[in-house]
Amino acid sequence: MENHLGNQRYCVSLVPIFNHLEVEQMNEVMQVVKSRSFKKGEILYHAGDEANALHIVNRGQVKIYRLSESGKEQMLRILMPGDFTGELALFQEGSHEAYAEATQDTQICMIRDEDFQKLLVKYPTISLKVLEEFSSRLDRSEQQTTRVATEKVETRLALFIAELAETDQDRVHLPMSKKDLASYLGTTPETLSRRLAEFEEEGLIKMKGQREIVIQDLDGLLFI
Amino acid sequence: MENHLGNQRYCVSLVPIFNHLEVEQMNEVMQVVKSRSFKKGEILYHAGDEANALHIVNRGQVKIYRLSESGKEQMLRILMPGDFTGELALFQEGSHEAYAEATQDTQICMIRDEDFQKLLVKYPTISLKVLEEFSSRLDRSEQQTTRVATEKVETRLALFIAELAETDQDRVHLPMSKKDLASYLGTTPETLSRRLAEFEEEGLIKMKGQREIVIQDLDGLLFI
DNA sequence: CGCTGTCTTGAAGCGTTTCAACACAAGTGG
DNA sequence: CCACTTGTGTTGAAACGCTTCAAGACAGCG
Repeated sequence: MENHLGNQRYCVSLVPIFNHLEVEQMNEVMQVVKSRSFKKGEILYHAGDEANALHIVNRGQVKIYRLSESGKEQMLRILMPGDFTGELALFQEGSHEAYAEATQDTQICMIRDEDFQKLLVKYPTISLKVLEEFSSRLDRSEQQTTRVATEKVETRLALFIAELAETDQDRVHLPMSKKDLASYLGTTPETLSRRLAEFEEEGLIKMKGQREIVIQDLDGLLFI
Repeated sequence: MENHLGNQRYCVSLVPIFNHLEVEQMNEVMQVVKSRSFKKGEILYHAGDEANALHIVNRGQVKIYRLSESGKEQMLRILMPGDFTGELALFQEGSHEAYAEATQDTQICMIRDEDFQKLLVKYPTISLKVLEEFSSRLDRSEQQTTRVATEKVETRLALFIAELAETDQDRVHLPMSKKDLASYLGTTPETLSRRLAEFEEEGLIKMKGQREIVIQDLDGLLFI
């Protein structure tokens, strides 16, 4: 039990929206946090579910996706430890528009809607942090719309790899399956496979297994 | 001058994020609001400009767009009176990612960054309203990404018209030029023109001038 | 009225999707 | 640990939808 609570504290203090709080305030947050585990493949929430909690990833990985009007799956983002979700629907009355699914065995810290709203009003600085997070997420979303609408797959893929390289150095790790990456980039697995093969033929990258890419010519990728 | 201040009050009280405030608090907001006018075609801010103010549209219309990596223009949204912008960059340190341009003669109410942040901390309920607004904007942006990535132009256009019809009844008014609409939908003016002509041949709609559409078969549009 | 930008229409070319077949990897149960 | 099953990834060929370029029609604005 000691260990369990230790995990929760670790979880909450990981999250950018809380990590500026004093120890005392943090303890207050801790009291409304509940822990929950999901196995790989389990769904945290469906589109249409009533939104009633903020979900913070402690261990594992979660993917957020939508279904389009015609029923196709659209990957939106991957949550790593410290990332959170569920907020979207908290502030509009209503239900989730997206699906959240654990892609590995995952541990989540949850804060109920009412508790979170109380925290926001009591500590306005939390709101500012959430606003920051929303801003950058909106920014990335609009950038993604722009890319899918105006660039071809080759370019979208090159930019995606180059951005991974900014944090991962020149051996980058794909955070998702190629199937999901195809969906994220707004294309099909077949086209993704062909474009990656092209990059390899041109000597721009080299695949090591299914999820590792060695970048051999970053400038070449960006000049596409 | 009396008239000028009257306009400003009207402007601020229009905005959903402020309209729950008491008269007294509203007066406090009024003191930090500055008015500014833009002629049709003038730019409110460029991508790369430092973000230093919240812009609220009082009269007129503003379009928000991005440039993609390859230099193409991507329409993101249209601001009508009561809508606001400029917030994105306020919460991240840094600069605007998008362009804001007046598409008609427009009057804007501005609140400087520092003043707005003070208001947010003093009246936490304003934050909740801004979070609501961000939530729904993020929701729409992710929906747009999904549509551009998974639906064909025909479907995206049909959905766009159908959604206009929800507010406008069965004679809808396009809020922007067809050139901009093409960009918004992630296609070219040529393709947009062809798809609209198709809808007209099939008896689904009827164009009246360049910006008015009479919807003749809404169900037909949605079953595409 | 004439200019400028927007809109339309046609024809050709291109990138992407689709379908199908096969290779491969991961996970399960004997 | 191997065989089996299931899902993921690859490769080819054909079809499709969209973009591009070009030319002309139309609308808006000084």
